[in-house]
Amino acid sequence: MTLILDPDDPTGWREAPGAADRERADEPRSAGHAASDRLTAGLNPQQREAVEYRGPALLIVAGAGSGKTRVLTHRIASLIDGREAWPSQILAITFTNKAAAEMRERVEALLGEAAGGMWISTFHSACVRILRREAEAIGLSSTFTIYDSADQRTILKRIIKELDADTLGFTPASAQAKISKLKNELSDVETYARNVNTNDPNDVMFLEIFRQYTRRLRDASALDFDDLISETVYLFRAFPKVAALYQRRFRHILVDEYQDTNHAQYALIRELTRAVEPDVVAELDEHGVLVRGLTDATGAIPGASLTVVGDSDQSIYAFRGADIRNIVEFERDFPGAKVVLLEQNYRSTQNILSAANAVISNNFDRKDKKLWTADGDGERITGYTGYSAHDEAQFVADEIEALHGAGVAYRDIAVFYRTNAQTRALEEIFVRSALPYRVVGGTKFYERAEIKDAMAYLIAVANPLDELAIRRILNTPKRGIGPATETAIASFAEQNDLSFRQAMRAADGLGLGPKVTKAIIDLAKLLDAAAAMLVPSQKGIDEGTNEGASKVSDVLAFLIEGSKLVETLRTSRDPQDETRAENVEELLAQTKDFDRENPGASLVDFLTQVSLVAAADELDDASGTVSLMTLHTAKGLEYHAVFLTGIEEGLLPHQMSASEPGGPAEERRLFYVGITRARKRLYLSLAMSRAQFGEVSVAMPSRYLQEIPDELIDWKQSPGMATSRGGTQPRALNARRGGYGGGAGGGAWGTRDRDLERFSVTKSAAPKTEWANRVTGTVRDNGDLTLEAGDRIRHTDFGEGTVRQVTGEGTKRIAHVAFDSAGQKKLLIKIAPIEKL
DNA sequence: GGACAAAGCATTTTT
DNA sequence: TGCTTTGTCC
Repeated sequence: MTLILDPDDPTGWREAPGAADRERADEPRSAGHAASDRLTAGLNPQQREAVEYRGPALLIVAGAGSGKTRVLTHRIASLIDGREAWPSQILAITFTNKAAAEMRERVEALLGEAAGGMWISTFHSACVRILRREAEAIGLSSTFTIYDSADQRTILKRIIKELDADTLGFTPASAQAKISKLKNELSDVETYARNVNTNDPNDVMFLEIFRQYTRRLRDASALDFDDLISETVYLFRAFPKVAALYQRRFRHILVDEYQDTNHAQYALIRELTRAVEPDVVAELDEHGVLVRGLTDATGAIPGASLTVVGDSDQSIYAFRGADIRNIVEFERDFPGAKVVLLEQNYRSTQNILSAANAVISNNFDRKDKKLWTADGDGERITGYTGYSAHDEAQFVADEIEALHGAGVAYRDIAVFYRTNAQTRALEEIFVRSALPYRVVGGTKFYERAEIKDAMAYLIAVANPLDELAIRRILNTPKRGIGPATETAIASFAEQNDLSFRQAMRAADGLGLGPKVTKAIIDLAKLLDAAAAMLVPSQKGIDEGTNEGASKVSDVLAFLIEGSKLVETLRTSRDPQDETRAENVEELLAQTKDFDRENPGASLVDFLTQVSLVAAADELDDASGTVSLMTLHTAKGLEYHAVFLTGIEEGLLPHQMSASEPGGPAEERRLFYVGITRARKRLYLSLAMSRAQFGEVSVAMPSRYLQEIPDELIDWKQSPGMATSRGGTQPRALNARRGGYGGGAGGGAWGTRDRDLERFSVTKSAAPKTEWANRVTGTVRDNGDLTLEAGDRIRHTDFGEGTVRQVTGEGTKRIAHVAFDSAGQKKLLIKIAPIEKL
């Protein structure tokens, strides 16, 4: 075993003195005390206790908005400031990379100095860092590839096809879910094989799928997301000396969002907080690892102190294996643990908190906990029931414009929804209303086919064993290497015990046509040439740095040029290929940014970063746009104004959750998380009908809505009586579009007869063209329709109006229109459903 | 081996 | 409804 110095923290391994630092202890203690007062000033008694408590284990039960990030950052700062720990002895686990970056900034701001050497990262990033360093020990290349869900799917699809497993009902998705579940429980193939029921053909088949899947990842030197955690646990268990390096180094471990940890993550924390036995300490000492000052009377290094922060009411990842018991049973797992409860909320108004409390109190089997604030009731929650998803979206857009008009910045506004599919209606209306918005997560840039192609080139260069990547680019762009040729190379590789890549280099011996053979060898040469660019100079190798290696952007540029990837897209007849070419160029620009921001970083670093970005990492605080995201992505964030959309049965709670044990309770927590993101304004909206699979179906208000006391919600248009009569009667509508009827008058669930007439039972069953604000699926194009102030226009939804002003350029020209009955609107001239009169 | 058309299927949430 | 997969023809 080799002991490696931490490159970004040379003092970390050898000189970290821990609590018994002699030199520093000479400094006057009073300075430390003054500093610690500074770090606890302005905290409430519970927060202060959470910052100051010292002991082996601390559980901070932190309700939403109770200042837990503040407590965590102050706690870290106080450990460092009080000379109790070096920055390098801190390991803090956050849920997203963005949260990690923020936490680092805040700690450094508190300390007034850079605190390099702290590990603040996500579980996955921390594990990758450990695994790349220790890859050899578990027979893995340090340039291993990280496979995402799509990669897993591709592989499983191939396996299932080869095994004809679909006849037994296996799908890539089902196998993927099962494998993920097993890995999260730290059950590998061999463990599974021991417990398999050999009489059940389903079990036997699944075992074979699992086996092959594992073997292919191994052969490709690749790990999936779940492996990153479980392999680190296996590494620590199999190599106590390797584990000891990290157990010795990290003296203070802090885990945020502990309620969403799964069993594997829990096991990892257990391994990291284990004490180092005296005999292992002695061995470390022999290898020159500094242990002086860290050992106790028995010669062991005691386990690191553990701080976890969580709120079981915000556990929303059970589907991903998160085990709520990790937090519920913390006191049992870590005897003598101290528990601090943070209930005072500093984020939201009392009305919002009362709604949240009312909803979550319907979950039984939870410790009673009530959020409260000293900041007053604030405004009531606004409710709205749209006729359709588009109508609902229009309400959201109108309210956002009103908020913006009242001085709320777009970036302080967020719209949440349960499923990604709900963005469609919202986007259509937002585009039309010329509202600046951004969808966070969803279909990501890196999931686009052309980007995956370009990335596959880079991966194939970084990890020559990665067959998946090579196969992806084998015929992209088209170079005449079809499935038959691909199979020929694969079987040639198998027969001669070569890797796919080696087989490509030896394509001469395949007996293929001269054209195809040349294409294969040229591609192999291109990849080899790019790989040669990655080798550092002798100086770099000697110093263990990346010096002399080409920059990521240069390697990508070389590959794009050599493969004619962009060139092919540019000369293609398909008009969409132009956009694809631009996307690849955008990727190139991103690698340039990466090179600039991370001098000396390698290609593998870039690939790692791309693999591990979370949806919330894309958020740009300075962006000046409204943020759209799923409720899951919203965790940990907060906004001045929050719109919760689609609060309907079947959507929230989602249909799929009904059959899962604990499903409805988890959905309620999801709603709770959404509510508690709002600081000042909360909007709840739903639609009475929603299109899915192209069919329009009737939607019912969510059961959770009725859990919020009436007096907290001000319905601008309420859901009516539909829920009271067994759902046989379509919902009545009690207000007109545009002019809000103040539906709350007779109680939130009341109806008004006058308006019932307009949308009677028979009317609502009429073709959907009758519905207000219907939006056609196709994007309109008004070409170069020119409008100027004073023009009269007609809009399919808003009727007639007068153009007041035209702003913007080209395709982004916006008409500000005063409609005769619908009020003032902003419209994107190019695509709005309007005609000039 | 590639281009195009028809058919079938899909949507829960994510590192 | 809209995308992906499969089938057919050149």
